[in-house]
Amino acid sequence: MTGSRETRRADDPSRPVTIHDVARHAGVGSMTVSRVIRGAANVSPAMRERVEASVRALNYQVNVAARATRARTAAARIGILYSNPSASYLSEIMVGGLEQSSKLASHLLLERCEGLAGQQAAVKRLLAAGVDGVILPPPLCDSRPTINRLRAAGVTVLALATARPMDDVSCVRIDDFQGALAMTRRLVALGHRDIAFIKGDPQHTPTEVRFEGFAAGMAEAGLAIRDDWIAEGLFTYRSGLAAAEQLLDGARRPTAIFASNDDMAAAALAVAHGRQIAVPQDLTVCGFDDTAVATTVWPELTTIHQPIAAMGRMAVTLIADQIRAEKAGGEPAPDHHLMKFTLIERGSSGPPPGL
Amino acid sequence: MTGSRETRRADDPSRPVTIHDVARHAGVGSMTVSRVIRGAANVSPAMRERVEASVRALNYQVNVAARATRARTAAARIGILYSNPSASYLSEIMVGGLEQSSKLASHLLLERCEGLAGQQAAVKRLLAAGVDGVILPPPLCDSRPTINRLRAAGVTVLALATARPMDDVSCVRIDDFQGALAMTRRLVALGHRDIAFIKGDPQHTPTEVRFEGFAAGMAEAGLAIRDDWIAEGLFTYRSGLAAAEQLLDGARRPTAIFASNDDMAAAALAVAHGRQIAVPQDLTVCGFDDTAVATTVWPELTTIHQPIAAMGRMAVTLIADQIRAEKAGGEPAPDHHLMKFTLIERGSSGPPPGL
DNA sequence: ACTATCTTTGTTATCGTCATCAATCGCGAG
DNA sequence: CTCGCGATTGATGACGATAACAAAGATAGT
Repeated sequence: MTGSRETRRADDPSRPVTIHDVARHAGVGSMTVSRVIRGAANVSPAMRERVEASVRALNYQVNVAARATRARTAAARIGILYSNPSASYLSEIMVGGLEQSSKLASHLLLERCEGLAGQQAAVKRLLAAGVDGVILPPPLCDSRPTINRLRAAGVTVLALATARPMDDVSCVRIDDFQGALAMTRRLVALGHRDIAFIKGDPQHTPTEVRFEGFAAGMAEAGLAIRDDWIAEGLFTYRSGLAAAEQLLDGARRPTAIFASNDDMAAAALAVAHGRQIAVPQDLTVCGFDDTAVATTVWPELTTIHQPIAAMGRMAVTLIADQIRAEKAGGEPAPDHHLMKFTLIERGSSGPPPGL
Repeated sequence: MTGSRETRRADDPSRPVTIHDVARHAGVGSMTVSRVIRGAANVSPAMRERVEASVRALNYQVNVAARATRARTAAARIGILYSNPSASYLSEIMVGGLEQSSKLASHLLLERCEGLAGQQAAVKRLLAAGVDGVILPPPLCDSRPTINRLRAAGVTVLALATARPMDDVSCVRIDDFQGALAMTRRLVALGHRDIAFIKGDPQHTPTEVRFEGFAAGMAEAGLAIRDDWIAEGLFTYRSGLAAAEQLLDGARRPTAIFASNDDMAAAALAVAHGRQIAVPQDLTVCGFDDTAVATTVWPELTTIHQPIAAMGRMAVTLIADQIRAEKAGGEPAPDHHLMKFTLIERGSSGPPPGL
């Protein structure tokens, strides 16, 4: 009876289940169904349950496109402008961002640019595509010219994972200082006293901040920072090789190397391997970011995990909110959202030799 | 003049330009505009030009959501079910897939699963989300149980980058055999005679096929394959370490190592580094796939480039076509699409020593 | 008991686009 | 000169969901 009617829709794939089908099945008006699926107030518990039962019975799925058509709330076009194809980073951002954007019925556009000249062209392409907002992952999150160009065109901007948030630009990030501090404390707690640090690209904001966190941790433990145990890097694997060679070939060898990202930590691992230095027995190596390379290399890296997927989700949520507010005529204040990092201990760290 | 009008709409963000605005601006009916923007036939050149001018003048953007609402053509929900978070692979797929899906107004859903039990749960989640089709990147592209489960639920399936296409399942891939053959030929052309090979995970289909390509290249050049120069790997960095150690510590050392993916090639690089073997002077190392790690390590890897972004784009296009055909009541034949690979020479390869 | 107020539910109109069908135009054949 | 036919173009309604409004029912206050 009703059973056969329930499945009728499902048998005819050319016609998806609509809100009206659910309404008919539940014997209510379609508006009530709409209210239930949106979780709107003013629906009696009994009614809500009845409708939800019909939703389940018919396996109803909201038609996000139709919803976006009527409720102009979020037909937003959100661009992600990236330059450094640090792939793992990007894919994680997208995993989170995509999930959220499909919920909000907004569109994600990807645009890649190379070099400074490329940025201008990429911005033009995004504008031509009619974006309402743009998310800038590192390192573009710190590029004032690009931010200004986008804002001049009336586009909402959000900086993702910047270390130095700007007052007038929304951002989603972790606290790089606290992250580096936590890692340093952990190394100290393991018994390390001779800790070297590999800095990142001086052009990028996390470089300085992470070093400050490291320095604070050392100071806190009453440990001196030796100049020859601070190596300059560029966040690349190659620069990590050079930095690690410098640190491991010096007069005195540290018992731990804290690289300010995973790529350079992986390079340090490779150099140690080349010097027949066992990790973690003779040397502890740790990184920052917890990108794919952290679990690719052997031993796997102890590192600071950034919840990148969650940050991508949050970024889309925030920027969609701002876009909506702006479309409604407002001038929303920049929103700064701080996410929690996690220190993850894997195989590359341990107590110093002889302890 | 018109300049100020062009920017007018940017000033009033609450009301996007619609097809009707364009129609009014051009002094035609909205249906004509619709035809022009879709590139439909039966529009006179003069009219087309006039409308296009108005589109440009108003910076009109199609409302994909509204389009999807009316023309049910492509409100398709397409899932990407991945297990191995080989991040660079995934992000490239998404870059391509996302671009295409926003053009087609279809939705991309990501679902990750771990292990065999996870596959079942992930399939359930995708079905609950009401997907019309699922794209399976490696290694899931070869999982018969998962494919069957999805198809049993009436979902269209497409295997991405499988090495052994199934007759009854659509796929987008490169020719792994020809890729390995091309690389082997190149090594031979460089003068190498003593070539070692690192196999991949025996569970994955590319493993066998790439080895066959290598074997064919060696046979073609009249070179023997020494058993102790064939190492077993698992496509992971760690397995590559073990394999490379075995190859480089043997009685006789090869002048080239062809690893069947980039992660293992990177590991071979690290081992060579540890043995003070200079790459590419004393040893050539090359990989397969051209994932992010290929350009992360130093020297950068010579490898076979898979056009993954293009493959993602193509995958979405094909599966959307099939879904549409199925919704129209048809029973479309599986479509097998072969993409072109490229051999990319970077710093890790060169002529053998003494040549 | 009766009205005022609030809560819950239904009705109507609307979003931007496209399918369908009707109307118009141009041009050559009879 | 008129008819007919194909090629263009326009008018109307539908898609699925929701906002705004209206109606009905519940509750309370006098």
